Amino acid sequence: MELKRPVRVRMAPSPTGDAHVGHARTALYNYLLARQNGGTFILRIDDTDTKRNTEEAEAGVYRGLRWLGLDWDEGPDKGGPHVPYRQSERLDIYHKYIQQLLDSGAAYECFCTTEELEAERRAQMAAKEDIKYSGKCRNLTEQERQALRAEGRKPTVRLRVSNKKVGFHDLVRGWIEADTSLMGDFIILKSDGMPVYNFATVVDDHLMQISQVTRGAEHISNTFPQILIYEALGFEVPQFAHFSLMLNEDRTKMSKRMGATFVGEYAEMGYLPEAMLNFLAFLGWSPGGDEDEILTLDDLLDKFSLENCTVSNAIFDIKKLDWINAKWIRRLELPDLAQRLVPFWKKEGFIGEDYDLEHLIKIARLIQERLPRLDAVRDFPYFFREPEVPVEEIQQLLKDKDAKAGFQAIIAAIRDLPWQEAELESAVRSVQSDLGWSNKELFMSLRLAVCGGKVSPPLFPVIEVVGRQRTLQRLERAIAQL
RNA sequence: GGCCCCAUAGUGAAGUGGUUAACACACCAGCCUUUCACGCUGGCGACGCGGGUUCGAAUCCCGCUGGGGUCACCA
Repeated sequence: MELKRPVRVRMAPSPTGDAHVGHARTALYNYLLARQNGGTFILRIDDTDTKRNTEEAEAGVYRGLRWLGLDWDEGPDKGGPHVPYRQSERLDIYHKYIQQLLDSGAAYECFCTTEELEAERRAQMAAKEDIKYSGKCRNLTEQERQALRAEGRKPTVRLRVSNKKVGFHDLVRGWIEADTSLMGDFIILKSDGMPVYNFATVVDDHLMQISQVTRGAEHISNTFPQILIYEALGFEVPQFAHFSLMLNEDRTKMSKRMGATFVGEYAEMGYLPEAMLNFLAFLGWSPGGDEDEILTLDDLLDKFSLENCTVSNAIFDIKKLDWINAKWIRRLELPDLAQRLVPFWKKEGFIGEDYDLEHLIKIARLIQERLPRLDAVRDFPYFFREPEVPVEEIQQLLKDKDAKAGFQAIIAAIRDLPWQEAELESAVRSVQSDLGWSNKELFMSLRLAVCGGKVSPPLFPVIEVVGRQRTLQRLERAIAQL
């Protein structure tokens, strides 16, 4: 990519919800672009829709990006050379440029009411015409405007659009163009004095010296009116790049009802931020060839490029996320894993505020490669809780054997041993021949008694971690119930 | 419906006129093993359709079909 200007990229969410995974990916790509080029990553809050934005949602955006580890250089909370970074605080700036357009005649006031416009649209629809503003207020005289104003009408401001082709070279898609005759004179300032998204965005992107506007493909059609605004204002048009969209399994736009869409939800399910980033990076981009797919942020910094971005939409495949997440979990150092597991163990009620991290690390070692997600700790309750004795299963397994006597013998063999897996294993194996039990009978019945189920990590390491007292207790209890 | 974008296995994707069309996830089978998991080996499975261009098309062009986006005083 040839860059003529210093790289300044931005992510400009509207705070109408929590941080969406789509936001996260856009943020990631922008972040990579900035960091690769010694550029600047800006976070701007596009909150011109006063009816919908909330402070809580803005906090959600921060939380999500921080969790992912994508730090920005300029933003509402950080300041920067172009403060403020919240559009609702930049109104006077927009008004200045609106006035400039009004003065030059590039824009004009429109007094049509919502109802009138609605009626107009319906008529066009019925007549199967293109739906666009008729241009009714285009050539109002000063007197007419006064009269309309006297009626109490509050005007909007529209940009005068002449018929021509507008186009741009998209950094990931190549040349894209459209015909302005289809869009009509569009509103740039609402009657309540708020600028419309497309207008505020253009003014801010210009003032903040954004070099590449990189965003999701849903903005492609916004690019055309935006270019018209750039031109009307006499601003240099930045470069654009539009990423493919992330879709639900049914190929519709990613939505709440098809699964989690917010970054925070994935955090709660026990996905690692590293895995999320890794996964997101590959939705809409590929390094090419058959390279390793487990990449760190540094790897991504090294490999990412707009040229390798994909143009077709991609389905958010949670199975692949699970695989990447499991890989990442297996990569973690044990103390780190244990730390990250703590909130999940707490949530299950397995531990309280007081816990022995050393002991948790031992547990982490046993379950590490069995966790697709951190919240899977719930599948290993027997390190913390006394399991029910699965009487039936044990009896079935040992139907022609004397289970009680067997367990007695085992208890006797291990009771006073140094409590270590190797010792335990050899002791148990030494009673095996006396008992005449098969491997399966021996190990599985023990597992059933100690873990309460047929599935667990390797038996003796588990017994070691469960501890002498609790293990013996569980065996006694099994004997009592058999 | 208009405009715009897109189209390689179920999914993510490599591929830029000549390949047995990679690789990864998922799935299936086997191996390993005291269970599970990990790991390893193998397997299933794709160029949406129709026309061109060309000695030769997944690759270029056109049409169709399909999917998506967008058509607000939302962003």
